[in-house]
Amino acid sequence: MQYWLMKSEPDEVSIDDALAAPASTVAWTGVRNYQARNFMRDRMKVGDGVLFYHSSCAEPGIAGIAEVVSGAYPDPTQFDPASPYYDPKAKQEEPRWLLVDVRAMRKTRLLKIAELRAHPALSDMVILRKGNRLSITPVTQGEWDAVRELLA
DNA sequence: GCCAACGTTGGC
DNA sequence: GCCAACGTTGGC
Repeated sequence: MQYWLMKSEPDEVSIDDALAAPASTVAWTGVRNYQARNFMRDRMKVGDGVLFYHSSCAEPGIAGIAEVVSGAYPDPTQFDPASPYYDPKAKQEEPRWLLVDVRAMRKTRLLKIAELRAHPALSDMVILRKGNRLSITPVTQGEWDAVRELLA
């Protein structure tokens, strides 16, 4: 069992959107970074806990709790010329980009960055490190517990 | 809109 | 395989 923080732009898929989706489940399309892809491919397991994070918006922060509900499989948007995530170099026989299905479990109060920074147990969170841009990052058991406590 | 930080690209 | 140039991310 492992924990993750996954960034989503709420303009595209917010925690509300995910909760409103069939089975509260969304395919995590659009990851175009090899490190993030490799996390999904190599380390994510069904049942892993996910902090659903809103990024690139007016109020960035943790907005909900979710879980991984599938293994990694090819992201169909890489083959779709009409998609903003289209990758002309990706081949059907040899997909470059993968995704997992994520099930939203609940919306939480918004845990803003400033609040995360203020918490000693979260000072090493990858998301808070300077220059961090990774859209999927591992979360330690201690960080997960601290976040759950803040939300309790 | 700014800009620091980082990843990717491509010429050599 | 180096590395400068470029594009993107994402908080502010």
